[in-house]
Amino acid sequence: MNQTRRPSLELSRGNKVFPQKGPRVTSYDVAEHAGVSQSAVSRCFKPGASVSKKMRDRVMKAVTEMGYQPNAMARSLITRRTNLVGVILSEFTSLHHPEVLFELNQSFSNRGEHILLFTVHRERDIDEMIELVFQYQVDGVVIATTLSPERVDWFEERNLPLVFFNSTIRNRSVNAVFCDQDAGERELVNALINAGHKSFGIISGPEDSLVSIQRTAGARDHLGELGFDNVPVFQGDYSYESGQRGARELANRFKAKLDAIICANDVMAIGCMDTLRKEFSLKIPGDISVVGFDGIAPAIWAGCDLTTIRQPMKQMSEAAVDIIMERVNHPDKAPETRVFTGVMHNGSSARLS
Amino acid sequence: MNQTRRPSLELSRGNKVFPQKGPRVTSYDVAEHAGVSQSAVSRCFKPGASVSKKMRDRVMKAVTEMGYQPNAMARSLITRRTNLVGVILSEFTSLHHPEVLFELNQSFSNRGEHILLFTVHRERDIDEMIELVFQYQVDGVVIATTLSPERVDWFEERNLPLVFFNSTIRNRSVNAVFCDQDAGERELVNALINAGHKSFGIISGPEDSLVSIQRTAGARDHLGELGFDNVPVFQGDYSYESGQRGARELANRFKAKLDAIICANDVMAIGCMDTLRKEFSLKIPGDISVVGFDGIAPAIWAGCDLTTIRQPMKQMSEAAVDIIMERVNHPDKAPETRVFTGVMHNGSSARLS
DNA sequence: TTGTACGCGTTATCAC
DNA sequence: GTGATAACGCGTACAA
Repeated sequence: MNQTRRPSLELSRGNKVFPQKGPRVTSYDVAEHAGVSQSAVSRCFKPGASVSKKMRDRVMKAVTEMGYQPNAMARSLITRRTNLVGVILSEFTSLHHPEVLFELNQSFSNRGEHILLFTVHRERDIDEMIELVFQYQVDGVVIATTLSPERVDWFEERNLPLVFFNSTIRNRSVNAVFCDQDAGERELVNALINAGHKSFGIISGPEDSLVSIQRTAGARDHLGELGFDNVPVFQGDYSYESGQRGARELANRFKAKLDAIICANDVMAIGCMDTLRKEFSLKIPGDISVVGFDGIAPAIWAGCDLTTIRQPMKQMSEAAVDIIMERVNHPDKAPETRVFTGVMHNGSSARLS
Repeated sequence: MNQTRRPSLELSRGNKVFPQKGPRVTSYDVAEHAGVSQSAVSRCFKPGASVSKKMRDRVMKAVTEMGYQPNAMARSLITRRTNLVGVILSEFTSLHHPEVLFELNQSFSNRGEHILLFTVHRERDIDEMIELVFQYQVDGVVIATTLSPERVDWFEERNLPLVFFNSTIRNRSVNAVFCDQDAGERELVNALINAGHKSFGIISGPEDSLVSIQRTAGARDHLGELGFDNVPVFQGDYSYESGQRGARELANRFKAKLDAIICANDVMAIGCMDTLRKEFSLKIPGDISVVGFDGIAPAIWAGCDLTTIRQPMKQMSEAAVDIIMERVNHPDKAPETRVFTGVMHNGSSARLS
């Protein structure tokens, strides 16, 4: 045996100062201990490599004895695969849609990928964050916020798979997975109108949320098509408190003349309901109906039992992961969009025929 | 100039097949483009390195022109710092305490660390997951589940900073951050008894949750000290549905004789309240009081307004991050435990004097 | 201040 | 099937 590099564990390390955590167990150490070459050790960790049973047993014995674990950094330096994916979420998604991250994690985990998590508070932080993600050589990125078209170019130049989650870029061919917000609102509006509701109010989400824009436009447009024009819109920000403010504003302005309030998400719908009940002593759905959108856990609970559209987050996550992994293995695949239809939860917050 | 290795960008790459995503821009490329040495480029990215303004300008110009980003993998291979921390959560924490991850992310982000996320569903998956985390050479690990003492040894042997979040290991000196569950339950019990409640029921969490054990024991013990023995306990699993089952079980067994139900978390408390109201037509807090523990967002909303103990998650997260980073910089620091006291939210789900 | 040379720990490519 | 050797992209003594 004639090892190159690293003549001996002690010698090569004895006179070197390591910044942290003492010496590591490397494949060289294992090789020495097992009396084989370093490449033999490496091969034992490569699935489908040609290595004899005798060799494998011998190596694996040394591996467990020394507690060796391959160094993912060194590996990915040469394989150009990190098995890391970046996930970028807004503060709101992170806090109010934990199931997104949970499901993404599950799906990625099943494919052997791990999540590097980033949460953006201020929209302008996103750029430096993306450069950070890139430094880690992630295999791909799932983003649940908006992104400048320039950044999308940037991803394309680097051939780095990118998929938008419940978001997209207008007039541009990108990978995207989302719930059909328009169809969902259409279904809600139809149900309300069929049940005889005649006057409506809308509580929208923040201006910079594409989802909110689509939901609000969907509700308003379809109401318009059916002859209900000039529907008042209160601009909220997705928060519980803004749902409360919206309820006060609409209830005060239109007194008892409002039949239904359509909210751009569940959290605001719950805030709206609570306030209509507490502060205006209105019966729901007797006096007024409230509908939301999302299908978050608390909205489905018996105490709320909100009428809403449940987004199929699990399927959506699986789809996002699928699109990413497809591009990781075939970098030149064309962009793809997968749209999912939400399922209406027929709660008790709306009087539906 | 006399560059070693990598004689020329095109030559060294032209006849090589790269598995993915085309050639990368490396510090060598930047060096060549700027007409300086590779180490000069490297130095420009090291804070506080001695480099002339002329050099820095020249390098940075080339950097932006070529869109160079340092490779974090290669860097950490040599610095032995990845700026990556592993965060291990249970499914329940992930889904019902999104603020934990959010706050951890914020705090780590401020310290220049990034989160590698792992969620454990089955308790037995945790071992292989930890080995995976280790392969990525994380600087430290925050874990919000239990862990075998052997694994804790394993962390110690490797001198890898580990901190338990709202969890710990019995009879062992480890880094831990948690909310004082016992004190919280004590406060709730005192408040209930002072308000004249005389008969109690408890809905506990899953058996393998240390937090649940502590909360349940805290409530029961303190009730016992005050002369209330043999308090019935229904074993739940933290879920909304188990809160409902607990409500049915306790209400059926003790009819109207129960004054208060103490739940090991908010989600079950909400399930319990909803069911007592809907299925047993009980007024809360008129007929019966319900208290929880956690202070999750939906519990505080007006519709629920649960009386509960709010855990100071932000401070707890900050503390966990602090403990980790302290150990990253000073590996031999002794284990430390930081305990936080929850704040009672005086909601309307309990009649308190 | 700048450049040279080496090593971090692994996989890939060859001979054997 | 196995071992030597060259990358991967970077940080850093050391010499200049």
